[in-house]
Amino acid sequence: MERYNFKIVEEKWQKLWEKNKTFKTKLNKNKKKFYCLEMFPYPSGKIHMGHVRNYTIGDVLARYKTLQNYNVLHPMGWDSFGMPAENAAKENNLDPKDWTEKNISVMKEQLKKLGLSIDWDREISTCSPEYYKHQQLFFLELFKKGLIYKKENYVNWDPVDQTVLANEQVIDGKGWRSGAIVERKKLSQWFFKISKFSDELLSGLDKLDKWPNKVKIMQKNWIGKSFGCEIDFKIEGSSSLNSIKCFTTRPDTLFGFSFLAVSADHPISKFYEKNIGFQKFKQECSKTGTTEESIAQAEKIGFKTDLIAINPFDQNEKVPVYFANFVLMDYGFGAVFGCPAHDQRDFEFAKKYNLPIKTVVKPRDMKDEFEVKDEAYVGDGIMINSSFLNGLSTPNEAISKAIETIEEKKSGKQKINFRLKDWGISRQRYWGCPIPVVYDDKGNYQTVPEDQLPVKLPENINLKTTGNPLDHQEEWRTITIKGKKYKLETDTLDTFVDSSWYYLRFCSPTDTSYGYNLDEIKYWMPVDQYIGGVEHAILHLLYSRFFMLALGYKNDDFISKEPFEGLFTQGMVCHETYKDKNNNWLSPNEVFTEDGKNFYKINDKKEKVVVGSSESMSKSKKNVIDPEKIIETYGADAVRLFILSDSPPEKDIQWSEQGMVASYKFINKFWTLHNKILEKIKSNKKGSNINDLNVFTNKLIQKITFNLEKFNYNVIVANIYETYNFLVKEIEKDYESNMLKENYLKILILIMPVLPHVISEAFNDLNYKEKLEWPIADSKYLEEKFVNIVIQVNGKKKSLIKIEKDLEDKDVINKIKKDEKISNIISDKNLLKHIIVKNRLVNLIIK
RNA sequence: GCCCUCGUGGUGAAAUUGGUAGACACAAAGGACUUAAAAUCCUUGCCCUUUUGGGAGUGCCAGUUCGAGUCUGGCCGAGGGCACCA
Repeated sequence: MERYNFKIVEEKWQKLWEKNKTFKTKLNKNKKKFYCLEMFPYPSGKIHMGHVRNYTIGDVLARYKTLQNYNVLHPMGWDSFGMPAENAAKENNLDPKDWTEKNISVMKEQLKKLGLSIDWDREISTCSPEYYKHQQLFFLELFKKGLIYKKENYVNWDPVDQTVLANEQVIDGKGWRSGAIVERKKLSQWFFKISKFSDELLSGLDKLDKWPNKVKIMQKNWIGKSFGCEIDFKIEGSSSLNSIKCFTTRPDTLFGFSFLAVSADHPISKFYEKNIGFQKFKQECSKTGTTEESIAQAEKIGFKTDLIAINPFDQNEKVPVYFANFVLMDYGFGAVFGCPAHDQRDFEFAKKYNLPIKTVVKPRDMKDEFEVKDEAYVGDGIMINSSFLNGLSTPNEAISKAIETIEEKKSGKQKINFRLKDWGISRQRYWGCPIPVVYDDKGNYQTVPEDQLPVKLPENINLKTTGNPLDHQEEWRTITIKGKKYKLETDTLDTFVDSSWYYLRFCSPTDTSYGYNLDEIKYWMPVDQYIGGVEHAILHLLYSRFFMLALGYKNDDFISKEPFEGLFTQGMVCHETYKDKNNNWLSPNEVFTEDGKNFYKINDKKEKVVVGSSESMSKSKKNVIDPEKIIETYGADAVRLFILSDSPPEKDIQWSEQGMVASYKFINKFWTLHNKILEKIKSNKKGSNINDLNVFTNKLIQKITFNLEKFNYNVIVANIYETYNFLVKEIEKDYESNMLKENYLKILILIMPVLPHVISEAFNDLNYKEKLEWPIADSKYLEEKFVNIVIQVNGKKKSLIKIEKDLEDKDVINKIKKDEKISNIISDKNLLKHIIVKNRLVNLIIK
């Protein structure tokens, strides 16, 4: 073939791979396994560049591991429950199921056009009853284990999506999907007891040495472990209340105690419900928005009760009890003891209400008297004004002593507190997994019996109702268990539940008996390499880790493993943003370039484009490039090459049409070169045996293997270009055909993971039918007879010479002195000493 | 406010352990081929010098070292996470 036609070649190989089931995998205990998983997509309609990047990175790895003779599991599925389907269906009078299935079939075709090495026989879709049936079984299992409970509490209510959000789904006080300002609402909700595993989730992070540090730190902060103690403060002034419990990390500062503050939602608020002052205060509290800024700037306000709290260290010290707007009900016990001198927040509150500010910690290096004045002192130091704690150093010594004393006095005990709260899983939506729970006519609940699962979603229902559409499905809601009628729960599960265990399902996707097959997961799990966006650092990754712990809880058969041994978080795909003169966004295909300047056309007139910063592709800014069109124009291999080039995979990448064109041209140039090489190989020439190619090939094996292991995929692209640049010159030399062929075959295998279609075709041309195996560098070609020695004078590079390898030091020095440049420099100087780095460098110190 | 990451040409970036800074590519300028264009190929890239050559140089300032993009301390700047968490 003379010219390379990617359309014909790519389609040919994609069909062959499909027909031969090239990427089908089976459990094989004689082979080492490699589970390569990319985060599965939501079937929104079309794939976007982010998917292209994500799945190309994963595919390069999967193909590389396959060539290394691993048994590679590389599956794909669909995270297909969720809001967009429901909204789209509502708008267009469709069934969410039809909308979703149509999108899946479109996106599947698009993914196939990328030439991904996926075992499509393992395809799963979370919205199919065959999938969520098992999820309902898990619900029953976790319910039996006591890991699921129902409680009424304040929830994050998204007024646009009309549903509850988990804490993790509230970003900046706004819903993660709708962007609406989240409201507080009291509702009865189902919860997963994720907080039961706080400690395991935290300590498990230490073992994940193939995870980015960044993600581990984010999870660590999210779990938020604090060491401290709980203190029971005796209360005076109430007939029905003896004490209020607080959590503190600074019991050492108890002698600086000047008020006790509780949350407006604290149980004692029931005594004040009818108090007009309190009502006013509560109203004032609710005015504070939930956004970042409003919270940070919110004034500390309080409502003074008639209660008095007693300092456990000093019975005579009595302080007022306040309700305060800065105390959170769902952390600790919803109550704090205020020490204004050593906590900025307490300091501000004390200033406002004229409460005493008593200094009890003095900075270590301060010799004079010390008193807190303009701001709280929160650093280390020595205890003062604190009776038996005086002179102790804080935090360590003083805190230990304080806790010891509190325990002696039976006023409290040491305690560890976590920030992590239980995972609210109820959603008031139709398009999700039904919660397998029923209620009797008295409102008592029980789980649906196993043999009556799955609870299937009703189809073709009216979605244009207020609130949850399932609330209006009276017929569907009515279910008979053992002859008795019950009403089904209408909340559905948070879609993050669906994705918390899909990696297990891929191991035995068609097993009808259970969600996972023990034999299969024992072989395949954990996922060796998981690849996806960093935006899931907390939500999805923490939930998945929890799910493994929950399934393993009270179940010795289950594998107790972290789900994802390796994690890689890739960066986003960005593009310049364009605006017209009226400040409206322009899409890249409305923009054209003349003399390096950007224009757009309006009514056949040229207008200048306002070019903005490069930002991650999003529909709202119109800076999106449709992968399908790009693949059609340039071919999958060219797109793969470009999306991997330029930037390291973990960083954002700038999409550039010129870069894309360059990759396309490269494929064609490569093919021209390939034909030249092919001719030389076919000529069967007995040329001379030049070693350069052997050396190059074996060095390349080293480089590409190293870069693959380190995810330096952008460097691999550079290695591929280098290879081309080398071969294009080298091919003019007089090589023996066999030697050329031998090296060329190895080089092709090295490039295969990035450019699978062209390389498959190249192997076809060479009539090479044997199994492809990743080459191993031959050390005899890596050892060179000559080496380049850098010559430095006083640490600065002055010259470079080529000499025999492993020369004696004194011979090296003699050779160097003969170098013209060097002899000029050192002739009239004193050579004080020299540093020799064997086979690399000599540094001459002169004066 | 706390925590984390990152600052290298016009641009995206390379540089296994401290040892040739700028690989590879994009863009630009000049040139070759061509009647011309496209395509392709070559050269250049900061400062001084006609050339030879020399010098500065990895955000800034110090330090360690024969030698620092890489290590240490301080500062400046950008990005990300958390956010009244007691």
